[in-house]
Amino acid sequence: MASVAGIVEDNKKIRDLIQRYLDMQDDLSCPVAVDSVEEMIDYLEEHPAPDVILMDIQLPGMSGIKGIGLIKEKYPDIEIIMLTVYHDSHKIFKALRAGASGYLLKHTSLPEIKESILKLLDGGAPMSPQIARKVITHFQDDSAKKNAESDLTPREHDIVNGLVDGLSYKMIADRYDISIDTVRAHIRNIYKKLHVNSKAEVIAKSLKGEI
Amino acid sequence: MASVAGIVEDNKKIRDLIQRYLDMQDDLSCPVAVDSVEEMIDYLEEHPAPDVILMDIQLPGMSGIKGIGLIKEKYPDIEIIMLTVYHDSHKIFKALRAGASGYLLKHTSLPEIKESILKLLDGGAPMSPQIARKVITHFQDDSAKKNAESDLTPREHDIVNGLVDGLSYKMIADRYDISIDTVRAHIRNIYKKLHVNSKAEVIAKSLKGEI
DNA sequence: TCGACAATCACATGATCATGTGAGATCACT
DNA sequence: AGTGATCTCACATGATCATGTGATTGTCGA
Repeated sequence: MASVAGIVEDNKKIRDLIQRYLDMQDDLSCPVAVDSVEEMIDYLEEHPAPDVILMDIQLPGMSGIKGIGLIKEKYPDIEIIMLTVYHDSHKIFKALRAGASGYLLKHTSLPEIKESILKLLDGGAPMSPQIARKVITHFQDDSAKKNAESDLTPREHDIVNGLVDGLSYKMIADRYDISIDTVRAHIRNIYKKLHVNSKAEVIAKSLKGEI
Repeated sequence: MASVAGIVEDNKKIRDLIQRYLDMQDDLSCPVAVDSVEEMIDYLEEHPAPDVILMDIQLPGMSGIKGIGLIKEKYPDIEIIMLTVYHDSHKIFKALRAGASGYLLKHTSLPEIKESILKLLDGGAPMSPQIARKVITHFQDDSAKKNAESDLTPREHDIVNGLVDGLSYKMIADRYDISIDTVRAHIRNIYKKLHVNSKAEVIAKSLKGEI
């Protein structure tokens, strides 16, 4: 069954180009291409919802980012791909947080746009490589702050993993085929190294990436 | 000028296949393909550094994630692409935080791997669509977690927060000025709702964003 | 007004944990 | 040969937790 796409883009040339291209595909149709979020919302109230909407950020009237929120709120099943010239981190993250499932730069070729739509509907998340790079860098900055190294031995790491999995001493002992007293001994040492004194704190530290 | 790639992968078949494919490209060479991080580090000490290294996570000896850290520390200019079967969020984010610049699943085709290397060296960041999806979802969860539905009542959330802070029942009772038996009662209900039966599991769920 | 649910508290018991003390085995490095 | 780190195991005790079985109060909506 052909999937249905919609477009919100204020540049008529680009809008028409994409719409015509998508609409001529066997596995896609594109019955709606408008130049503002407001028009798209009007359209959605009177027509069946498309599977995916390509959306610009810079638009007359409501911004595309605000539009994501509105549309996702009323029609959570519609997937939204941002298609824009902006590649600054601020706008990218705002769009993703608002609910966009993909983020393509405007120089993306028509066949790539088509591929992106299909990938998205197949459970993927299309991103231009430059965008992906920024997203990843963001991750790395996030955690490079707290680089608390902890010197746990391999065996101690095993034990920590057991704790994180919610296992009791006995279950950990069984998993690694050692005595429960050995588990106790390891945990004692782990507590000393991490300066904690409960399973809970170890699990918390581990899941916060501090181990 | 042809770019230089290296491979760390313990499955000889896969390793050889990728190496031969990359090495036969005009714009790439792949002079080194080893089956452990340790060997790659030895290699790096005696040869010019490659531009990019493809790395598995599950390896004999040191894990690929630890390997990322070591290699990026000594050779920060080497780009690293994870190439693995793991698609659970935990491993993905750990790898990205450790310094990986791309993350591909192992079913990626040889031409796609090549494309990914070239894109990476061109400033992009290759990710399998499924991976990109998880990364994006992570963003969305981050900001909209207040609304994340969990049948827990406000008071029960308080108790969970206490647990996450590593408090004992008594300390939680003091913090909220209620009886320890009330804390017990709440925790009983929380366990029922979350289908768990230990503090550890509640903390894990909470920190994983599942509450 | 009646039921559903949230929040509070109590008593009880067996399981699990935290901690102390001690010790043998292996391996690496000096 | 000796030192140190790691991993292993044992015994013991008081603290904390998990779970069962109650009960009272207040709020909210049917």
